[in-house]
Amino acid sequence: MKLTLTVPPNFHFWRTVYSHGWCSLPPFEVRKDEARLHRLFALSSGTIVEATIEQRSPSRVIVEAHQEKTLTAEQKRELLRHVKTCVRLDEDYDEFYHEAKKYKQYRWIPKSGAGRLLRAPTVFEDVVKMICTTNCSWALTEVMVENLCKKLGFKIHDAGYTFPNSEAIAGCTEKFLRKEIRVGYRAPYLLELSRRISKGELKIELWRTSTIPTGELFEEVRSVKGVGPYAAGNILKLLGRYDYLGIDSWCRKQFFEIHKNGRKTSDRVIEKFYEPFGKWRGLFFWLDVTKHWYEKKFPF
DNA sequence: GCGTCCAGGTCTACC
DNA sequence: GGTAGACCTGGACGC
Repeated sequence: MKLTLTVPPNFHFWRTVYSHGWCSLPPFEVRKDEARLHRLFALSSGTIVEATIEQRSPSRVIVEAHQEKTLTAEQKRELLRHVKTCVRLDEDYDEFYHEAKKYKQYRWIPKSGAGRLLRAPTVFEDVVKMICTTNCSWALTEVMVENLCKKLGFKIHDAGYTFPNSEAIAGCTEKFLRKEIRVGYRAPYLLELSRRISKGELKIELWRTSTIPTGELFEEVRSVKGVGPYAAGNILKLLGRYDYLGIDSWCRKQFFEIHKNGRKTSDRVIEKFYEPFGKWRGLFFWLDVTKHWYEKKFPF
């Protein structure tokens, strides 16, 4: 069953998919030979849909649901809502592109359709994954996320696994998370987060539509144990707020190479550098340090 | 093959 | 408010 999404002229599917490492973490899977993005989506009715996504023309994205049963009209709408959320078609980037055009060094951004950062259908998945990126190599992040999906998600024949919901993680022991999922000392953080959500104490899915000032939202995100300045800054970017840089060691190194001839500086210097870009500074920072990715269709 | 060291963010205790 | 040490894992390195 094929569904169509109409996309604006400034949208570029592969620039969005390869905007950061999320596309290589399950349930996302890039099928390079088919030029499609694949993942399972869990709908509110309990139905799990295997879908592939591709851009067929500048104005159309095709979402193909591989289902034996026909989806109801509401299920189709929900699937499309999830896809739009993931590829950021529910956000307006005109203001950002207008801003980028003002700077000679950033005119490549609107031209290439960069700027939309791929995200998960749920805030929960984004936050758990972000905690799994802290204080470890990317290879270890991949191990943790793969274990979460394979050992706690739902399996659909050969299509793969879903990302576990908060109840699935909340029901684990700390020992299981440490030893089987291999999240190490992050285990109590993931447990606390999942249990607070399951009990209804923490409503993180509302963060995407929250209208509170970004500073307050940042503090709320920081209140999750295991989420420090780096993780909170990057979670905010996935919530559509770009006021924080979310600096990590890799970005720091890239910045030094691009702007300081490899010479090290403090984070304060990096923050000062991006201050003139106001509420978009986090996005300009990220696009600056990943600019070289946009030279290839599949940069990694 | 084994042991040691280091990198990678965040938390807690302490000053 | 700033800082040191602990947390845990994988990889690099020396023996």
